[in-house]
Amino acid sequence: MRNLTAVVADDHQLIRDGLVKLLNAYRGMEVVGEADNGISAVTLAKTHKPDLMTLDIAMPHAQGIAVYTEVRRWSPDTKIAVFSGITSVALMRDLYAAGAHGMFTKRSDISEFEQSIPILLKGGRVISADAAAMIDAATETTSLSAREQQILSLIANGQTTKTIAKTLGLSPKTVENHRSNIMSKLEVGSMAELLAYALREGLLDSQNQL
Amino acid sequence: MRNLTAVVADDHQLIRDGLVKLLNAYRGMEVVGEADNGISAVTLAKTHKPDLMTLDIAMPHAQGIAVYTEVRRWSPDTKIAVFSGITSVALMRDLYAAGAHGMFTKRSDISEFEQSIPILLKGGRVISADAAAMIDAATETTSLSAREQQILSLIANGQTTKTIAKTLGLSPKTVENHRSNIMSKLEVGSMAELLAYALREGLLDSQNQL
DNA sequence: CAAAACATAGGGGAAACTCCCTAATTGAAG
DNA sequence: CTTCAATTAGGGAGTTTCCCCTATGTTTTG
Repeated sequence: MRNLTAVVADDHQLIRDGLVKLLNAYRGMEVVGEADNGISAVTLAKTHKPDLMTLDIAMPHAQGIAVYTEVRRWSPDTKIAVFSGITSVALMRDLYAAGAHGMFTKRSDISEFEQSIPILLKGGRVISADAAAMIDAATETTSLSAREQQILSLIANGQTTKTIAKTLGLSPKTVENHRSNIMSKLEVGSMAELLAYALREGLLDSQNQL
Repeated sequence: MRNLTAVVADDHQLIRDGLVKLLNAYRGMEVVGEADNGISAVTLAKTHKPDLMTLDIAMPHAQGIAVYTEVRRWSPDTKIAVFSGITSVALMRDLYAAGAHGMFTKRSDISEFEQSIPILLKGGRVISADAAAMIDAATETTSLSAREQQILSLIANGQTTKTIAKTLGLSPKTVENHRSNIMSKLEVGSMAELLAYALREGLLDSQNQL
C-alpha cells in the first residue's frame, strides 16, 4: 500500500540516490519525482503535490529561499525538509523564520532525518542538532537590527550607498549612518573588512555558487 | 578475490554510503576505511595505504589542498580521486597542478567516476567534464599577473592600500594602480564587487570555508 | 632585436567612504 | 509613563577610492 508520495530535489546524484532509497524504504512511501535543479523542483512540487519533499537550497537555476517559497506556494500542504550543503547561516535563519518543517545539513547523521519522517508528515518541525547549533551561534553573534542586516546584505551584493538608498527609498545619509553603525557593531574599520565579514557569513544572494 | 583496497573520505554520510557501495561493487575492490573529516582521512591513508581513495576537499578539520598533500606524503602510491562539492575554482586549479589523479564535482554523473576507476588504478588521470569546464573557465578569466594576484589576496584579507604598500615595500600609488588594473581586468567597479569576486574565488586564507 | 606585457611611481579631480556630531519620531520594555 | 533602542535625516571635515592621464625600467615573447 503506497499512499504517501515524496519528491527529492538535490543536484548531487549521490545524495539523491541515498535519499530516494531511504524514502522508498519508509512504509507506504514512494518517491514520485527527482529534481536536480531549482526549476524542476518547483515543477515537480506543482504537478505531484507530494506529502514530503526534500529540498537542497543550493542548486543551479534558482537558489535559496526563492525555491522554498515557490514550492510552498504551489503545494502548501507539502512538508518540506531542507538540506543545506553549503552552511549559509543567513539562509538557514531565513528558512527557519519562513517555517521550513525540517532543517538538516548534509553533514547531519542521516538517521536523524529518517527518524524525523513521521514527525514531519504529521506537520511537526525538526531541526537537526548541527543545524540548530548553527542557527544559535549565528543569532548570538548577530546583534544587528533587521534594517542593518538588510543593508549589510545589499552592500555585500555590491550595491553602493546611493543605489541602496534608492532601492530602499531612504536618504543616502541614512544608509551611510546604518553602515557606520554596522561597522562599529562588528568592529571593522573599512568596507574591505566589512565585506569579508558579510561574505563569510553567507550574506551573498547569487554568486556563492561560483 | 579482494586484493584492491579503497578509502572513502567525505563528510556527507549519504555521499560516503553511495561511494562505498559503488566501490565495493567494483570487482576485487574492498572499502577498508571511511573518514568524515580531513584528519582521519590522512590517518586512514597512512595506516591502510589504499590503492584508491576518494577525497572531499571541503571537510571539517583541515581543508583543501593540505589534506591532499598530506595523504600524498604518507601514501604516495594511492590514487586519489578528488570530489569537490564546493566549486572553489582556485582549489581545483591547485589540485590540478598538484597532480590529483581524478577530479570530479559532486554534480558529476556518477557513472563518470565508475568508469574512471580502472583508469585511475592504472595511474591514469581523469577529469570529469564539468570539472574540466570549470578549470578552463577559471584559467581563462584569471589573467591577473603574479603581483596583481598577490595584491588582490592582501586586499581580500582586509588590508588597506597603505598597509599593503608598507608590507610590500611599494609606493601606495603603485598599489593603487595595481588595484585599478585588477578592477578593470575583472570588470568590477568598486571594492565591494572586487571583494565579492576575490572571496568567491577562494583567495581568503583562513575562513572561506566557514 | 622589436614589441608587448609587467612593475614601478606620480598628478589631478570627482566621487565615495569614515568618523565626529545633533535631532526628531516611533515603538517596545520596564 | 518613562526610558531605551531603532529608524530616520542631516552637517562637516578628513581620508580613500576611482578613473583619467604620463613615464621609466625590466622581463618576456614573437
